[in-house]
Amino acid sequence: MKLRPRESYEGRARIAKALAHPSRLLILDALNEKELCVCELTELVGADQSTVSKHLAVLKNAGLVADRKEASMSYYRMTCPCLDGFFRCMESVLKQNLKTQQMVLTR
Amino acid sequence: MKLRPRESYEGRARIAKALAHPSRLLILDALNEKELCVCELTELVGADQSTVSKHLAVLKNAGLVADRKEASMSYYRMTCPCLDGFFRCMESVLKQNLKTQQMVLTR
DNA sequence: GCCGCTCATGGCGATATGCCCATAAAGCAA
DNA sequence: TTGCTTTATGGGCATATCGCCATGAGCGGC
Repeated sequence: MKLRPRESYEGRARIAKALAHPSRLLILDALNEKELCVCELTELVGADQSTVSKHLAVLKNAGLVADRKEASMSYYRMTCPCLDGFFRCMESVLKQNLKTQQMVLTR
Repeated sequence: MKLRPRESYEGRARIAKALAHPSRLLILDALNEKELCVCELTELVGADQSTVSKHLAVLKNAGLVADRKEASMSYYRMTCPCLDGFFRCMESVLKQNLKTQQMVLTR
């Protein structure tokens, strides 16, 4: 049982924390297709523009997205191609949880 | 750009939230090898027993671990085999972030 | 019964997060 | 310059999270 140094888990936790909000996951899903500006993302999320801007700052700090200024707009894009695996794992967990619940109900 | 219904992102966020703490990531890393009881995990984490018990409840609620009672002890084990991919992705993000920082520094 | 061990839960204070509002900065057009 | 648009940031409030303490429940040994 060889565990990593504590900093290793803190780094991972920072990334997981950035993923731990529905709006941020929606943003990542949208950016997975193509880069978008803040105003487009604001529309998609359906929250205040400042709220979305802060969510984007969180994702950027975690290194999950990067931005690019053009004229008066900021375009955001994904930086990690591996999040698909992330999401597939989450979906498999959710599906498994459903199965478990059904087993409990029909027992 | 086809987005999922909001509940889909909420489900994923619940899982990410469960992963968003260093102690819980350490616990999962330990359980990845073999099942362990609460007292062993308490030793590993180095926090109060009640704290660890609550962390385990969070992981269990997210469907990431399951427990089994034997005598007066509770043994916890992982339920999802896919977390390895999760962690590899996190590590690749962290490595990429380091590279980016170095580029900024040496520029 | 009476202890000791193991674990889960409620309470409480400190800290963090999320949201909106208001505002400020920067670009562009007239 | 004066506006209009697009973003980012600070303030303030509500809520959530985290850690420890204390407590209680369940199980076995004596």
